[in-house]
Amino acid sequence: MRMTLADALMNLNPAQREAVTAPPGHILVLAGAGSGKTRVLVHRIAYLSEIERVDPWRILAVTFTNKAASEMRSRAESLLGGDGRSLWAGTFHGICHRMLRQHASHAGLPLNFQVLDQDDQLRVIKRVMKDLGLSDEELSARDVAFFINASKDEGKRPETLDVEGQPRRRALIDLYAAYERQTRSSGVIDFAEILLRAQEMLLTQPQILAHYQRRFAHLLVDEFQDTNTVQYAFVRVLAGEQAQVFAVGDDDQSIYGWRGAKVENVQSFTRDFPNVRTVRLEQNYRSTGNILAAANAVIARNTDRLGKNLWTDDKAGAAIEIFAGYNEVDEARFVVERIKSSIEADRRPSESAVLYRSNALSRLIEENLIARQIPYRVYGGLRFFERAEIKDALAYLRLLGNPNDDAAFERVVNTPPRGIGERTLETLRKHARSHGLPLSQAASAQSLAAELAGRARNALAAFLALIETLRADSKGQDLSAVALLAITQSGLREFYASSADAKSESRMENLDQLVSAAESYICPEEDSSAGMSDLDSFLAHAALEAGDGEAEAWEDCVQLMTMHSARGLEFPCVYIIGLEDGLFPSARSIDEPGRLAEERRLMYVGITRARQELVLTHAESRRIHGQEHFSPPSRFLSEIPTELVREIRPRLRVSKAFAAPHRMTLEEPASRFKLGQRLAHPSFGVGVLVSAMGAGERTQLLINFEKSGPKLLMANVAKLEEVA
DNA sequence: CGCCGCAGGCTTTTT
DNA sequence: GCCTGCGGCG
Repeated sequence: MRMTLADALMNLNPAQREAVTAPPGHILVLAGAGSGKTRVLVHRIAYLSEIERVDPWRILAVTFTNKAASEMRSRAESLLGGDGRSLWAGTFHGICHRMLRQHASHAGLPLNFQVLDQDDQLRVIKRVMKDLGLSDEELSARDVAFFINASKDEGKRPETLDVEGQPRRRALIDLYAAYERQTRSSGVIDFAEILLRAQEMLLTQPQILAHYQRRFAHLLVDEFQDTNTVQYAFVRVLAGEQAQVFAVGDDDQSIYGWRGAKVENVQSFTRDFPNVRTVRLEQNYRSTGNILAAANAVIARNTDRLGKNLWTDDKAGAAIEIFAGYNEVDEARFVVERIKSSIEADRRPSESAVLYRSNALSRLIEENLIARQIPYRVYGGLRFFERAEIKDALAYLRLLGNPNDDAAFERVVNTPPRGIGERTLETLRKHARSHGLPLSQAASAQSLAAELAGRARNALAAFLALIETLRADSKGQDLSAVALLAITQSGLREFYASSADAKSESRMENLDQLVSAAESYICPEEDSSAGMSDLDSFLAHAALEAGDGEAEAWEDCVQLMTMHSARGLEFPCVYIIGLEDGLFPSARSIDEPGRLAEERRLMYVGITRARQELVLTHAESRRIHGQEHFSPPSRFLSEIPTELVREIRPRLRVSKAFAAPHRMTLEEPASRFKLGQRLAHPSFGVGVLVSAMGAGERTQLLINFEKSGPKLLMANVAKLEEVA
């Protein structure tokens, strides 16, 4: 039975209802964690459609991830029925990409332009740096990529950037310009370019802007705190004077500042748009009282918040557990043991999530889960369309659609190996550059032949012939047949089939999966109407939606992920590991108040993922990159009021937090010293006694020296003195 | 040209 | 500790 909208509205709380049924005008919804944000967005769409009688076709709903977009779409469809289908819901990139396809020539793009992903972009940048002789140690390709992307996110072109008298900056701007020339001539655009180009198109093509402004009466933007400068400008220009903007976000969950997101946009919104009505969603439906109180206490340390106080009707619930491990092994063992007993006590594996600051921390947890045969899933890592073999196959397909795509050409010209080496390629590149030609055109030029040795010439000709044959054979074939041709005729499949490498089997499987993916791919109506072939559409899909991570989502398994990727999710039991200063907050953020505040918001995100149980762990010593580190517990731990906390293994009170020991024979402290005590050594200086091993004469002391780091010393040999 | 071995590097991530 | 990328050698 389909619920009527009236019923649905009755089920909302007053704040939610206020947002959903707000009269015409701009709305800012400040939605706290677990306050029913998506629900409000979806109901707003239904309300506009059914009560305000707005045709769903005139509503644009924008999100950041494909997952969020498809969830919004399907929930809207279930509320609206068939009408929901005409709603335009997508990511910023998806929407801008669609506009560019629709008006490619007005955007200065070839009809068959392709999208470069991060990996492709980095390759192009390396190429450009080499060409300019700028592949210095001073400037890494990653730095350059960061600079270019950050500039584009800010809406800046090379000519609008100021050198500011800095040589390094001069070099970066020059590289940006050279990179632009290269991508333009190849007919490819990177992710940041999709947004910037669309934005520029709206600004320079009044008739196109007018077209979209006439169409869209309502813009709904999710995760508004994540918008960067260009995205904000895009919303502004598209809204114009006529459309109403419904912006939903949470400044306390802004965790993407490092990639250009501007929390300030949330404040700017109330300034730049007239008469914005602000609604706060402060009732949390997710977490117990204790968990929420902890989250509130932590985030309260941040200044410059828009201010919100989350509350809940729920009971206080269990205390928050804090576990102090001796080292990371100890920590992992504890976490997995606790998960195991919760499973034995009837929790399903999928009800537990282990969250961490950086991916490297998942390994030990994984090992322990495997050892105890508990199923798990790690989010993140390489996604389907990002795998090397898949990208190789896609590069062949890209060359079919656009022979000028140099990035694709470079990728597969010698993959699998066919005797076209660096020397040959260098000659080819030089030729291409001096004649202003794309690589594939230069490769077929008569004038090049003279410069190449016979063998190289033949190999190159064979490659060109291969692409030509492929193109001819795929005429009139359907997508999956073309994909199959590409991986067989190119020799890619054979290459992996005959490879002894352990990974080659899974590579073959992936290639086969690519064919199945092509088989089941349905070209969206709007793509074909924009004049895209099935192949172009498929390639765009591969670039814009790189596919899911490893395991199947439906499997009942423990969830492992970073706190960044956990935002928006919730779990009955949450474990946050690696809570040490230097790890979380990260050492790179600790000294900068702005960045520290973002780390704290990340902690807030982590805490608020938990519904019933929250377990926080840290280790006194941890191997990071093969090096032993002794870090104090995260400052965020001490920001949680002690009355909410139960320490699982109470730590000794010691002068310096990071000296806290345990697990050794505490009754009989090592010789004359006490753990946690400050000691002086003639050559190493002052340090803290962290741990002791062995007994009697062979007692060894682990002392963490302030200047020279941890050292293991014999207790009865080392000349140690107590320090007051 | 291609393979192998070693050195260096390394938050977070979507599109 | 693990992966990538580069350089040297066969």
